[in-house]
Amino acid sequence: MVSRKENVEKYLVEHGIKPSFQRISIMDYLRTHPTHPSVETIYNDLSPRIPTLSKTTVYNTLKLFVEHGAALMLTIDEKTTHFDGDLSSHAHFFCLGCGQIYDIEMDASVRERASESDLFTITETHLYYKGYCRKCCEKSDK
Amino acid sequence: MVSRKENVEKYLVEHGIKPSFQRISIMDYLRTHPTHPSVETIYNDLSPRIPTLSKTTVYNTLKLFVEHGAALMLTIDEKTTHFDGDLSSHAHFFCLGCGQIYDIEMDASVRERASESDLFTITETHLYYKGYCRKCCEKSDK
DNA sequence: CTTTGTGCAAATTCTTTGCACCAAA
DNA sequence: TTTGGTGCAAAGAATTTGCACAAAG
Repeated sequence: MVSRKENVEKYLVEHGIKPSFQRISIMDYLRTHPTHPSVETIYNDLSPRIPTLSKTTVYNTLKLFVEHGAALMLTIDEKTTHFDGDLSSHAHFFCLGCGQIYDIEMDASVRERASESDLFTITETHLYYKGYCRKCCEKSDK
Repeated sequence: MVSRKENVEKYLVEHGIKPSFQRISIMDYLRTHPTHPSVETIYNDLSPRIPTLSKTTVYNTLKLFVEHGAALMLTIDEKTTHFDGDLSSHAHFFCLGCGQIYDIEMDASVRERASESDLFTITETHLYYKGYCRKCCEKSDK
């Protein structure tokens, strides 16, 4: 029987990240809390269990995760940066009222059904692509 | 013959915004610079022509535009907030190399062609919806 | 040892706020 | 007048940096 933390450790190593205690804790938190937490939330929730934890480490660690493709940074909310440990293809819905971020299937029909059934009232759609433009690809082989 | 500024003025009024000199200037800037400028850029570019302009006014004005649906706030770049005066349905591409934001047609085939022709190397896709969730819709009729 | 990670405090940056002055109706 | 817009300076919040100490190999 392999523990959850051991799986997280393996996951980090697979992404080229040395699995320190803090890193495992933060990734474990991300994976067990698919709520798109912010740095603040992660820090506040882990702090009691890891009293020495600093916010700097949370910042450092999340940045590392994103750089290694082990987590996603969501900029859907202009006020707060959120993080997602779920790398599977899915869209996000940001409630302008309560600030909650919900997962939505990428599949169009599911999305429409969610909208039609009044689960969400969608007022804005943002489709963002990120990557490298031709100029930048030519400069260095990214 | 109607001047460009007069058209901008009409546009603001249509969106329920009182057309002050600063507001007209900033909206005119947005419409003549489809480059998704930041507060900083707008301020720096307009400052020489409007020496009394303050950054606070740029912030206030853009916030007003977004609230009245006269402009879009882009959070594609986690470092800087960008603004778009083009309200037509289109996707955005953010170059992780140079930070440039490009417009992309929403139409899937065009997008794929752009990608295939090596105009862009897309590494991330973010589909963001914003609006109100059921709970928030029930609270107040937004 | 030597390298890497952690965490405190300070610095920096971005954005908002409070308030006084100015302009338009 | 009265209301709303502007802009300065200060405050506030989010994030980064510099550096010293701790941990791991």
